[in-house]
Amino acid sequence: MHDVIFEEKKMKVRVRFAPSPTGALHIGGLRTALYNYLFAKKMGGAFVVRIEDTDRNRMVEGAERYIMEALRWSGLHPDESPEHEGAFGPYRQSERELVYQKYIAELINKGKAYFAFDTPEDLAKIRSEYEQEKKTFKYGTHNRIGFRNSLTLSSEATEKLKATVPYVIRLKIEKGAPVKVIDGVRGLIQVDREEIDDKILVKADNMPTYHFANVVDDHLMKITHVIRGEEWLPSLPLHQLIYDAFGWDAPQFMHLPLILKPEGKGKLSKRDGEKMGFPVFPLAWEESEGFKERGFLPEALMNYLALLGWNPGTEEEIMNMEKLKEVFDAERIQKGGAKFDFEKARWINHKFLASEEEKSVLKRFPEFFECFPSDWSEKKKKALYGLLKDRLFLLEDFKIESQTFLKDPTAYDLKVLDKIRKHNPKVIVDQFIGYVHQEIPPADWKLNIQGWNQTAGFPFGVIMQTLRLALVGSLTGPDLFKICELLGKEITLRRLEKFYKHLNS
RNA sequence: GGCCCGUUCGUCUAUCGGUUAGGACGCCAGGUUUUCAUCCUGGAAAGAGGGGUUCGACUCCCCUACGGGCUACCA
Repeated sequence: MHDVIFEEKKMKVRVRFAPSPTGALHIGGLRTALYNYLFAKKMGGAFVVRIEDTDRNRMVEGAERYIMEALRWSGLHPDESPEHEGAFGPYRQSERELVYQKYIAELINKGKAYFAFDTPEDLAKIRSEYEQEKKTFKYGTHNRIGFRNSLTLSSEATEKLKATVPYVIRLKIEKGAPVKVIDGVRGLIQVDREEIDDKILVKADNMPTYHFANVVDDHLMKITHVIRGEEWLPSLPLHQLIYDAFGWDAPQFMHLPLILKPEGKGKLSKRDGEKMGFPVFPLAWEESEGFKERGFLPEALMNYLALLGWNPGTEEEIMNMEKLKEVFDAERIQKGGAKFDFEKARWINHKFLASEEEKSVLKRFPEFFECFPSDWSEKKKKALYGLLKDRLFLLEDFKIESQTFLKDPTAYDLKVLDKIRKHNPKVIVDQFIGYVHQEIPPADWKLNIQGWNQTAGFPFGVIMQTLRLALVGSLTGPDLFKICELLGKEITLRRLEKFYKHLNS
């Protein structure tokens, strides 16, 4: 039905990601950026980043830098952005004031927009009156003649007011047939014109609103496809009307479903992450750790995010960025919102960790390997990581998993100790100490021990449990002989002897 | 309240009128592993409800329910 949307265009595909620097980018925004990026790359087009900072009150120091840094970390490299501009700059809306002034003048001259002098207080009052009657106030065709604006005032009066009081500029919406727009994800959407009000295009501070700046910039920057969050769907008809007012062709639109809370209802929020112990930001922001700090590989996060609201149509799930670029297909974007599932995100990260070369991980994410003793060789570091990597879901797990090797056990699992005590573990430990004195037991030492044990008669499990307890304090961890090998002769003996003493006490 | 959008296992999803409704995470069981984890095998687990249309509906239409978004001189 809406296949038309995806027809090959002669124009080069250009998409944009247009965040507001009002805080950290969260994963919903990051996913929007990812889909834009993938779509652009799949179509051989350009990925543009534009900063939408028209609301000075909400600007947050450092937010723009954060957003750009987060995109960089994620591997979503813009072709054009405030950092390296293309032919359509500036890429920050606050620097485009003159542009908006020019285009709003055009709309006024065409009679498509008008000045309005109502104060925010006046409007708020009317709104609350409407609300009491359970109605929604709309400033539009049916009532705008009741207000002070350039449609009701003489041109002299208008000019006079303009010189003395703050004013806004509104879009003049005419009566007519319902507005029809096509969303690439959902299909045809129709709205009566009476439902849309004469939205403010330029605010009293002379800055454009989102709606106006957005349309002007998308047009000027030759954006062909607008991929954005579903929260914009209700204003799509308004945007269409603005394009119409200019006589411009609108780009094609795709509205992405929202990312929802893992439990309960509603949009995913920062609080959910705090409550349930998972990040919602790519990088740390204020008090919150990001996916990066928790030990996600960026490509794993991108893989998970890609799958949250889209699928390749095959059963393949683990895909790196190259693969995603290759198989991304906007037609397979989901309509309904998707709950965020941290467990699955972890599992995908685990898969990436398992498939990446040891030395590459060590090199890429040194911040997770600071716990290595300074005298360890690269080879030894690699060996330990290699031994542990199957156990890791997040890189941050390494710190805990590696403790076994870096610190002698300070306590022994009492349950296990009780169980093996009746088997006289001292003999086992003593015997093993003898072996270690000669050399670190080889991996096939298991055979030797069985030979030796023919006379001693210990259950094999007991032997292994005893040694494991002696060396790491509990029954967890990788292969015992590999542990010995990594620990080295000296530390292995030290731990065995400590345990021996413990048994005597 | 009004407008718009949505609804398949607990979760992410496949299915584009005819399937034993498939896969993945998680969960459970078994196997491998001296142990835990990894890994392998198997299992339980779903079409919100009601009307149509049709020889036949998860799939198309309508209604209801539920959920979400928007309703600012915020984006």
